Order: sequence, then structure tokens, then C-alpha cells
Amino acid sequence: MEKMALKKLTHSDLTFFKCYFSNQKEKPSKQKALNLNSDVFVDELYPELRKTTANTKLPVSLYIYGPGLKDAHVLQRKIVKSKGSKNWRLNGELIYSQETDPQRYDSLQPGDIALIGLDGDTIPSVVCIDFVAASLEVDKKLHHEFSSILTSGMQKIESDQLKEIVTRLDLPAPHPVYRFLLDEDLIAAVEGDAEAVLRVYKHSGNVMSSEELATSRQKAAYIGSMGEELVSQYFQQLINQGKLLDSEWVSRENAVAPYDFKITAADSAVSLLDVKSTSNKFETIFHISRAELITMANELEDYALYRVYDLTEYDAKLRIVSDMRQFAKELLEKLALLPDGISVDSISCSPGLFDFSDPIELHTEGDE
DNA sequence: CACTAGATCCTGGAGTAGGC
DNA sequence: GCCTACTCCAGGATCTAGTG
Repeated sequence: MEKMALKKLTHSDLTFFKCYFSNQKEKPSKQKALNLNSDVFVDELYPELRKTTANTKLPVSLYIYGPGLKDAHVLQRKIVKSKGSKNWRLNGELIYSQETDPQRYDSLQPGDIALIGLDGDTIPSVVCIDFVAASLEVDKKLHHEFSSILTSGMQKIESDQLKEIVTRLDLPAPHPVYRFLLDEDLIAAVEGDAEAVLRVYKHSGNVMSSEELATSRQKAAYIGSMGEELVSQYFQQLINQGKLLDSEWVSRENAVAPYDFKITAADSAVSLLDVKSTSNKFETIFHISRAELITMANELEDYALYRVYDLTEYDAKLRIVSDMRQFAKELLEKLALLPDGISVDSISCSPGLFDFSDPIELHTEGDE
């Protein structure tokens, strides 16, 4: 998930659940919502919401996981800040247990912890919550760990921190908390990484929404275009310095082109190149399509591979393999040995296979 | 009666004054 | 200058009045 927070559940938060709401004895609360503390929800996660006027209603898809190993319960709700109210609330209507699992939410008690994941850039559109119950054996270690880092009612948690906790506790594979850490694998999966697909499948329970996949596709596309943009700006610098005669961003005009750029060096030599971008580390596997392989193997023009990694909004690193022709030729010969009627559309490559140049720092223009 | 908006209660943190 | 205690305030938790 893009943005995550932990919230210690209060009595009045839990009345969001029908079973808890109906079983209140002393001091009954009528609140049918979960409070979202604004110092985290607005100040840290969605500062844009400060500008919103009173009476804001943000429709969201709500995916409920847990308590324990329980899989996604999908609902439509809204995040509301009513006129004059100080509180942001996840609102809508009471959450009823599913017919197939009527006791699902019965174990929740005040003091239990919600891991809240939010997707959406400037306003939230998807809310995933894993309810971690102190009373359940499978949640006990995680609850203890979350409790120990919670110093207030609600606080932000970074994915690195969550990943560290989850890895250290060695939770069972179907635990829904893994869902909150699938971003990198989901992006790799939509790009066709078979290993990533299997990892996502292993940790995603029975539900993987088209919404989640669409978000990952968008992110993958964004990373791809951001990498190409940085490389394009890098070429412009080289042209200004006289080290390059010309560069043409081919894939911007033609999305199915089997290469991204065509550049002309100072000595008039023309070469093609493809940009492989990732927001992760250099070692992350990348993919080459069959069309790209065939173009690489073409003897006519040089074909380079530009690996953009550690990509952020502002900068990235770049390493280059200058000539992919021999690699592509040999690989295509091997692929030709497959039985008739069988072909490979895409291959996954470990960067360690290639002789990459030293890293070059890339920066967004005007961000000096 | 159900639902919601908004009022009120309550708690914890920040700021500040006064004593040592 | 440092510590303590008091006050104020923001905002989270809870309650209630109004509306349909």
C-alpha cells in the first residue's frame, strides 16, 4: 500500500461493527464509524485534504482483512468530514459479519489494532484494513509488536518498518498483513515476472481485486515513463555539451515500438536503445520482449540497454549495456530449438548477466 | 426508529509563570 | 537555568438533538 498507519481501536471505533454495536452493555456508543485522527490522516498522509471544505464525502472501496487469517471482506464506504465536525471518519453503515462467517468480528476488543492501508495520491480511493486481535493466537505476536511501537492512538508506519516486523516475526504465509507489502511484487507481476506472480498469489489469499491490479499497472506505467523522461533529459544535456548529435524518443510517438530511443552519436553512428526502469535496486529483474530481442539481434544498428534504478520522483541512477546484439542473437538461436508451435513472448533477466557501465546520476530538470 | 451532524466531554500536549 | 505546576487549547471520544 502507498500509505499506511496503525490505529489502536477504541470502544467507539468498534461500534462500526454490528456485532459489537448490538452487544454493548454499559456506556453504549452510537457512533457507526471509525475515527481517523487528523494529525496522521490529514497532516501526514493526505495534506491536500486540509484544503477541502466542510461536508466532504470521499467514496472508497473498503477491504477488510482479519482478525486472524480471515480473507478480504469487500464493501463500499465513505470517508467523511461533516460540516463543523473536527473528526474525519470512515463511515457509511455498520459492518455486518458475512453470512458465511457470522462470528468473524466477535473477537475484536478495545485495544486491538487496525493496520490501515490507503491507496490514492491526493485523496484516498481504496482503504484496506487488517484487524489484529490480541485475543487470537495467530495475531498475538503482531499485536504485541504493533502495541510496542504505537505511542499514540494513531500513527503512520512505513512499509520498510512493516516489512522488517513481518519478516522478523515469521508469520504464516496466508496472514493478511503480507497484503500490505505486495506493491513491489504486484508491479513486477503486471510486467510479467512469473516469480512475482507466484509470490503475489501465495500471499494474496483468495481475492485480488481488479482495482489493485489496475493501480499496479498505473504505477508500472508511471515508473516506465518517468525513467524514459529522465533518460530523455540526460540526452538533452549530452546534446547541449556536443557529446550527442540527436535523440529521438520513439516510444512516446509509437507505444508498440520495439525500442524507446534512437540516438545519433557525435560521430554520426546511430543506435537504438530500450530503457528498463525500476524504483527498486539495480539487481531487480527486468523483462525483454521477443520483439525487442528480434530488433536487438538485427545487425544493422547497435542496440543498447539503459537500466534506470533507484528511481524516485526527482532522481535515479543509470547503468548502460552498450551492445545487446550478441546476447540477443545467441538467445534467439536457443529459443528456436523449442518444439514447433511454441514460442516465448518475453524473458526475465537478472542484471548480473550483463556487463553494465558505472552508474550515472540522473536528476529531474530544474530540481537543482 | 435509524441515521447523521454537530455539540460536548475529556485527555494529553504545549506554553508559561513562579519557585528554587 | 532548571524544574514543577498550572492553564489553555486542539482534537479525539462520546453523546444527543434533529430530521426524515
